[in-house]
Amino acid sequence: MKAIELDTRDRILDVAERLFAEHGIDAVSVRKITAAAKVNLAAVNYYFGSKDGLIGAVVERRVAPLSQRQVQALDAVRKGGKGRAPRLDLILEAFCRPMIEQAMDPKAGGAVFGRFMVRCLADPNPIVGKKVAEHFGSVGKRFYEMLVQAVPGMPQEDLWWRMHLLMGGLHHCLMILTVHKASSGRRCMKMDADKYVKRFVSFAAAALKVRI
Amino acid sequence: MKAIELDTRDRILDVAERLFAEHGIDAVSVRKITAAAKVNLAAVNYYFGSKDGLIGAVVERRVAPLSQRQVQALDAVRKGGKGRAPRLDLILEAFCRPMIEQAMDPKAGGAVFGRFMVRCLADPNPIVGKKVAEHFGSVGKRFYEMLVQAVPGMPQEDLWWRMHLLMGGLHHCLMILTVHKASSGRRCMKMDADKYVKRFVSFAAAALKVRI
DNA sequence: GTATAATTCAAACGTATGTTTGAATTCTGG
DNA sequence: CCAGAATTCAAACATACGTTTGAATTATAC
Repeated sequence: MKAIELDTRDRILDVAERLFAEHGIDAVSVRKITAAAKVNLAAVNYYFGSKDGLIGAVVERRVAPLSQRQVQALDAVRKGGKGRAPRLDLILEAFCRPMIEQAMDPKAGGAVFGRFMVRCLADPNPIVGKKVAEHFGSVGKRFYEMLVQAVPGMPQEDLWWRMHLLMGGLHHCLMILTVHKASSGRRCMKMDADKYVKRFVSFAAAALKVRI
Repeated sequence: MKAIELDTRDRILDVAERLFAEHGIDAVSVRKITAAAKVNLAAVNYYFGSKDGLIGAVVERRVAPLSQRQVQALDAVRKGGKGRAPRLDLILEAFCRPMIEQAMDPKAGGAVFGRFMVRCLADPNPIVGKKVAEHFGSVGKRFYEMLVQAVPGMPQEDLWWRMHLLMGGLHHCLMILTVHKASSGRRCMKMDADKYVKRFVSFAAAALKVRI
């Protein structure tokens, strides 16, 4: 069961993501990446122009599709409600499922993807921060607007903070879930994703409904 | 209103913490720190042995007292219960109040402290991670044990994940709360801390009580 | 006041970094 | 088969980094 031989560009992207996930983005040098990927040192500049270009490409490759799937899932819930206020649990599931499922599916990156994504959400690197804000901004906006509809009567400031409490909690748990597995290469079984989605949804729904 | 002239060692600690909070720990060089603190380049090695020694000292100075205050607050709640199961809201408050209060009190570091602490909790730097685990380990242990007593009947695995959802949420909100203010130098009023504590406690209590 | 210790300072050291270069090699279309 | 483009490669570039050094300066104790 040999891995398919990827071309230089893709091998750099994969190796860079794995090393970024393990050691943090700014702690990984171009030399370490090219050595681990078994390509020449100059290949990074040849294909991505610069180290920053590589970082941007690695982030974009994961953040863009994920945020897009979240937006689609949220929009599907809104459409399904047919004008009525959307169900809270469906909103929460649409928000969290794409990330949890991909982080637990080895074929889609699994723990390495999850750990890398968590790094991105907390990294001080300005390129990473810009890309994350750019793509997840629309997700957060939709998520918040739909929560306002689904939790009527709650002061919007309270709801805004609670949404961020949930986002931060989800990211933190994804970190715990992937921190060991990402480096050891141990496989996560996709069937577990449902369990974690349910856990998060019931937790979040209760926390959002209660009055202060 | 001139600032008190601190000696070299303390000025390095203060400036390093501020720059770490703003740009991330590994993104700040010894040269940037000494230039901003207006001390000689060699002062860092003279007082702290190495850059790693400085990082350790900066982290230790904040993490040790904070974790100690959390442990004391949690122990006080346990003692106050006189053997009975401690009240959930008091546990949650003991856990979150020390951090929120200090992050909103300009005299104790305020937003710079808060942002630095959040950086520490997510930083890939091994020295930081070791110090954080060392000091906050006992906090987490106590917090979890008391939650088990206060929320009977919940599967411990569920409770463990919910605790981490709360921890991550708190850290994320502290980041939002301090991200702008830390760099702009704007003051936070201490009187707001109570509001944020209440917000977190009611949110967390509801999220912990509900059955899956 | 003077000797001793503590601190500050400018300069340099060795190393690691991101990037560039130009030749060598491999791939591609006719 | 071959010209031209695409890619790979070893080597070097300039810069920034953490650290060390030894002299200069300041503070401390007797």
